[in-house]
Amino acid sequence: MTTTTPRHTAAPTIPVNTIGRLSLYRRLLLDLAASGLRQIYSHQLAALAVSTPAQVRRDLMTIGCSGSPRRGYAIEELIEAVNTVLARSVETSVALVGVGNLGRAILAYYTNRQPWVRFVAAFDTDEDKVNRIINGCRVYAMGRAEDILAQEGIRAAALAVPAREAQSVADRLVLAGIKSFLNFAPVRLHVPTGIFVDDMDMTTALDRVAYYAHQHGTT
Amino acid sequence: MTTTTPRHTAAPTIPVNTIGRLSLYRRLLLDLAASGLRQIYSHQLAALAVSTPAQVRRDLMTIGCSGSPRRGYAIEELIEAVNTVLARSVETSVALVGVGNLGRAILAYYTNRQPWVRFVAAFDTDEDKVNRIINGCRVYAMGRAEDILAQEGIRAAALAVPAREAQSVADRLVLAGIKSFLNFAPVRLHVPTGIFVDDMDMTTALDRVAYYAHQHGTT
DNA sequence: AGCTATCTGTGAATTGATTCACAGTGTGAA
DNA sequence: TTCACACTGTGAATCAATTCACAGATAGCT
Repeated sequence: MTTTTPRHTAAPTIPVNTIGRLSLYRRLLLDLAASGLRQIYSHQLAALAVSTPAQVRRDLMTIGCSGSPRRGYAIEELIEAVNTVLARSVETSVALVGVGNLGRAILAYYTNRQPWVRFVAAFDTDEDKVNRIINGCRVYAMGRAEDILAQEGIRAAALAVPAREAQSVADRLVLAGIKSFLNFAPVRLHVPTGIFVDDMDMTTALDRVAYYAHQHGTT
Repeated sequence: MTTTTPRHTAAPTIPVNTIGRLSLYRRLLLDLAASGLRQIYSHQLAALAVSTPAQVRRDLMTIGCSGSPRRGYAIEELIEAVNTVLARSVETSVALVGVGNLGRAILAYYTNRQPWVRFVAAFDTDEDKVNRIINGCRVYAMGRAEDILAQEGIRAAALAVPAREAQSVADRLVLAGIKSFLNFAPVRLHVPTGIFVDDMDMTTALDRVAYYAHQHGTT
């Protein structure tokens, strides 16, 4: 869990869980399309997504897709629809804050994965890291955050700073116009209504996994 | 969210979300105890956890804690109670599978964080990585997985292999006795009932964050 | 010793997400 | 051209999680 687990916001229309599943569907559909398939049934997509046919149909309904009986859904059409909703067909710029081990791993991970989302700037207080370019992303001094975020029109940020700094950094980023956080710090953030936070709390996740490792599988 | 979002299992008693919050409470409580505080009210803990007093009280009730009116809860007692539930006061051994960039970052991240959970073995198919020791964790050839998991009594694993290998690796680990997965691969795993999977799907998480970055804060 | 304000513990209500179940429909077969 | 089947689309039911709301308790004050 990432799931953690995310916090919702004044979610305009589509709930977080649905958005998450749409992201997964898109990945699966791109694979299927690449392997030449054109049509798919809800039960097939459900099997791939480890979900249920009803869930898949409802999700697709939510984004205004429709299939046809006996034929299922047109894969290209679905991808198109998900693209419209998810990345709004625009490339999203994201900033990384905190260029420690974890921050660098995050940059490395996302490089060449989702072309529609790009890390265009990183920030750190450590002067030694400033001006370096990591996976094509330039590191700036934290002092320049407001400038650069505004200049680049960045509205999303990944937070990879130490836990005790997370809240104050988040406050500052909110003032600088960030609307959406990917929070890797193992604390919950206080943010104003309308700001989205997705917690990737690896600490909590490991505790959960450890807990269930001890449960002797009932059922 | 990471949550992703986790999948439940034949959860014996306590739901995943509750376990996640207990982990968070424990961290907060340890901090508070370190700063000399002895008692706390549900509304204070709720503020720290960005939750509600009712939620906190219900969670604490779930693990059999009780406070007293006007005094609140005894912090030491709460920590004790959470420890009993969460790590069962035993150290949990965890394996890492996949020693790429992400795998190494995971090891680095968890080193010296949760003493009650320890990465005792890592596995990779790349012969060059075998026998190295990374953050105190030895890397073994994938071929030795069954042996070592059994020998060390490991029941939990973090999966950091490429997406297309994840399912087959998971199948194999289930046969080798793994009961609980921390899955970093951006796919959902098919596992038998009674096996727990916590998805840390960074791909999905970034898509979610990008989505909400575009939503003009309603409310 | 009694009183009061403020907290806990929890049954019940609510909210939100998922699943059911089935009417409607387009497709491919004959 | 017609038929029957296997699908979709969706209102309603269910299920799980969270929140409300209040009765009961107790610490501290007088």
